[in-house]
Amino acid sequence: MSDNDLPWLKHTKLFRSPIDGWKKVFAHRERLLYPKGSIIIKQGITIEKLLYIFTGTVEYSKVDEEGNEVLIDVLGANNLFMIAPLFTGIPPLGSFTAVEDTVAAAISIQEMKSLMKSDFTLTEELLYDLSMKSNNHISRLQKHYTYKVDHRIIETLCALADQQGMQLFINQQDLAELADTTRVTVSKLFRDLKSENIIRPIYGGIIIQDYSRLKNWQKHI
DNA sequence: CCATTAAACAGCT
DNA sequence: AGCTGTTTAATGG
Repeated sequence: MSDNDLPWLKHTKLFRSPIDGWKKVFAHRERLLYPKGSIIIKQGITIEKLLYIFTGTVEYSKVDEEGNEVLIDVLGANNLFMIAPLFTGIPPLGSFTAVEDTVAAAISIQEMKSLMKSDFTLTEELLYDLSMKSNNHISRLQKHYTYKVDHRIIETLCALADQQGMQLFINQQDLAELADTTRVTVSKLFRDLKSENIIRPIYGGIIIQDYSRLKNWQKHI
């Protein structure tokens, strides 16, 4: 697989949980390098290790019934992944792919469990992280299958704003990919939102002027 | 009617 | 020069 097979690359990474305890656990582990474009775990494979990302970016995506690739999550530095499949023994919904050169480390399920027994902070962190990720993944997939496109874009904007504040440095291309649509559609929606002074688009970013009206925005008022 | 794709174009860095 | 935002036209659900 060449680099050209992965053209979109620069997704914004959502939701970073505090996992300082785990960061220490992994600090001195053997570093594993996953080159850009490599598949870390394929859809449907049973999971045996918990992985932690030092640097790089990993995309979690699944192939749906029609053969389209659906992006579930984008994970950056200081992220754990494969938590749920490790606990349940159920293979992950999708595949994990390194979209940049990624440095990671892994520990076995046995070690994970004994660490959690001896240090409740680790249990707490993992529980929090798992909850955030599950919610995020479910809402993403649900959005993809049921929400209308304007709603998906606005929900994505609000999620970003919750995380990063009212000045977002994300271009329309990346926002469109996060919301599973195109930059043409984003541009059209922005024209309406702009005319009502709900948002102010800037080059390569968006300023949200009225969060509550954005959240409740409906077409044709 | 609505969203996507493709293409062309202008504006920005 | 490459990236970004906007518009238009064609296509298909």
